Amino acid sequence: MPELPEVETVRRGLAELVAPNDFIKTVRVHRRDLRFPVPFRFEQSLAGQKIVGFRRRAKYLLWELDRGVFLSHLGMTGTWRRNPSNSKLHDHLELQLGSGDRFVYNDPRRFGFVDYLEKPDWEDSKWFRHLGPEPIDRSRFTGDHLYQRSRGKSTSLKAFLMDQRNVVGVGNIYASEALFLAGLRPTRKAGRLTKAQALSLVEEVHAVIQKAIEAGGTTLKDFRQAGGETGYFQQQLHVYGREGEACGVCAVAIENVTITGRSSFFCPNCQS
DNA sequence: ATCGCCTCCTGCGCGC
DNA sequence: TGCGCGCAGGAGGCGA
Repeated sequence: MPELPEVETVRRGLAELVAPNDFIKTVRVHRRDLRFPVPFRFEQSLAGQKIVGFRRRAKYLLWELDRGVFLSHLGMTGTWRRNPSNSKLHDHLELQLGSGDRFVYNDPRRFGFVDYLEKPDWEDSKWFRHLGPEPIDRSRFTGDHLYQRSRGKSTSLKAFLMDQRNVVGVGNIYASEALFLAGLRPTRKAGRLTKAQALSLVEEVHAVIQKAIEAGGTTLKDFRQAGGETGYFQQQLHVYGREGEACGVCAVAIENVTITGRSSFFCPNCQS
């Protein structure tokens, strides 16, 4: 479900919904078998800790606590909601805060997971070790970086963009969108990228991620912000989910090819 | 090392 | 209406 803009939207929502100096009173785990088991003594680790703030790295949502970091990956269908009116199937975690607010993690497919990382060296955790630059970090995510990373790669551009070692946060929607904006076919080999094309791709990845964050993410069916609102970026999608529709630029029909098992949308006229 | 296929899991929409 | 099939926003693991 969530790519970087959706996780960032959830992060911002949580930051607004949780008052400064609030703390985690109790933690209830209804199912421990998420993608990875909920860690041993997870509840005790979190309980009693003050919530310092909310961060994000790649698609990881991070609750910064006074003694450590509560890491939450939303997988495909994970959501955090404040005070949902009635309990639902697939509510796996519940955090009761000192303020009385209740935050509930719901995840039907259970591809998401949680972890608890102790300070001070939580940033060295295995979850972050292999990650590339943030797409909105202009100083690290550069044309030169992407160009160098792509040398010798025979994989498709689309798979290359979705590989979190090259750039983080780009998933199936935004990979198709950025490639459309850059005029590059998703099937093209990464190693054949020219320096100018690498630069263009960096610009378009940056732009699409930035605009999607501003729109509150993309709601295809079940993505929700922490307060329950939908995102709006789906209205700005050029190719994702538009197979057979006329390209907004040239009116040629959008096509859909499968690349490493994922639907990949492109305009056969605008992209080469 | 690199690449692509498979897998985890549930729900939904479609065609018959 | 009901059923089976394919597909869905992620990404680790494995075999080639």
